[in-house]
Amino acid sequence: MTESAISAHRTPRVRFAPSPTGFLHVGSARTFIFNWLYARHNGGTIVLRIDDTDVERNTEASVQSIFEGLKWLGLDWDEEYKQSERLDLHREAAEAIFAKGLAYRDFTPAHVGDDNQSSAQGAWLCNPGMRDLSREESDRRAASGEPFALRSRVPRGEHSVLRFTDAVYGTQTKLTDEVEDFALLRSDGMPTYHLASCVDDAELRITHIIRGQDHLTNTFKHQLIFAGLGVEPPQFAHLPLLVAPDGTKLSKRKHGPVVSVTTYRDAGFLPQAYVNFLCLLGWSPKNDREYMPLDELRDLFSLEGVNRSNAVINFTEEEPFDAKAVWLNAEHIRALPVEVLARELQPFFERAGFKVTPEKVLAVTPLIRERIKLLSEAVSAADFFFVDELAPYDVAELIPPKGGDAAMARKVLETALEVLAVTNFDHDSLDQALRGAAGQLGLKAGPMFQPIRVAVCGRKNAPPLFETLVALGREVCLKRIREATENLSRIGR
RNA sequence: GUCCCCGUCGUCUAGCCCGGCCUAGGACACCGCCCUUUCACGGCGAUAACACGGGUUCAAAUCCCGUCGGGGACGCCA
Repeated sequence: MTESAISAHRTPRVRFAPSPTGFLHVGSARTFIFNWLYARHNGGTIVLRIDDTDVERNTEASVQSIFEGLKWLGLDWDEEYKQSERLDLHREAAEAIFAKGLAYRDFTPAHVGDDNQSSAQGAWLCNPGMRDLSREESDRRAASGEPFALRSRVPRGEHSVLRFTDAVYGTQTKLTDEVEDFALLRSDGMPTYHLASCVDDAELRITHIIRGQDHLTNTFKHQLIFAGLGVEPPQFAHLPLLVAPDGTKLSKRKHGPVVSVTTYRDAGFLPQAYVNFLCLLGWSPKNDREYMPLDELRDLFSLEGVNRSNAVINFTEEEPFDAKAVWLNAEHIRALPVEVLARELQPFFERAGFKVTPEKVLAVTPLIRERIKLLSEAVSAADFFFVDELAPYDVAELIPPKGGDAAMARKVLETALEVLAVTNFDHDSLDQALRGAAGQLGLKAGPMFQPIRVAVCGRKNAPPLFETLVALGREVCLKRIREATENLSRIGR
């Protein structure tokens, strides 16, 4: 029976284990999403574990910002742990491994600074002498209080092979001779990532570890730890990395705020669109589906659909968001019921300083929902609905296209003033009345509508005219058209 | 340096495991046309890729070898 056949019989328990050293990273978000999808698809459990054993770098602010990102994504989890609260477990495990002779004390002073052990002449394997220290001497030095790190005693010269089958990358093998004696415990007694992670995975009965491919080679060490613990290792599934357009791993330092989840939130992405986008990076349902709501993603997800090559997330200085993410966001925006979209838009208008009531937003939403790709764009797409005074605009735009002149613009606006004063403010009445007026002036729809549109919106590109007039109301429309005629005469001749 | 992984349109990908249906499919972006009162939506169309070189085979994007290119790991960080 293969490993995957065995694990298929277990209800999956997966975990997402971010370390709180900054905001929630795009790559982490995708790892979380894939874990969530896998768990929910298979009726399993998802564990959130904060891997905070690095006291130097972990901050409470970072924990908060990770939760903030997770909350926005809107995906839930079932259990929650903090690694720092499980230190006893880790130390006991280290003890047990040491007792079995699978680890040894290394009294070499801790490395400081950046002198890299593994540069020019191949990989560093161990600190000479320490591995072979007699038990007596080791005990004596430890008893005298000399600090030491606990290192794994990786088999040497036996030609033993480490092997595991990754659900994505297939069978992986490596000679133990090529694995260094990695640390289990630091000289301050704290567990390292490798130890803490494996001990917790074992203790929490994690069945599937779905994580970034940057851990693929670390997995051999983890095999060793699980063996030392005397437990069957979980199934591993490594995900291809998300990389920047330059091909390198996304980093906060190098690539800036585009690697933070909250940047997308603030720019007006819908979480479901963002999740959809991230899923398409390194995974495919293989049926040409692109736009997918969460339910569909969950139903379709499988590890077999995960591919092995890194995925570029496209962004530039000018266009900070991947065009496909933006397109998907527009798709999700259009898929939203108007009331729901209106509620999403409300805070963006408020933040822009507009006086908005839910009713007004609800009236405006259908007019802009096909015109925005990001929620934040609603502000510039619909500003004229909310401001008291239109911002100054180019008066020349009032002049009808295709050979119109100022006199024609004036005529159109004066006619509009008369018509709008007496016409019912509903779509059909307005349509009929304004088209009729155009006919009498001998004008086509275009030349008739543009001056009016510019007068009430302050720009040429705007939502359909009649709906816009209705949303604006008679009073505002008349006022703005009157102002437009005045502007026209001021520069008219 | 050592080890590991990857390499299909500009980008995300399907096809690769189980060679022929691939004159390589879809999507985004870009360009053009149509719809239309503007913008947008929508519809239609165009451009665009199997990294390279050797094999194996009647037949290779698909199998094998090599080269090149890219990425990752190698820490008492995670």
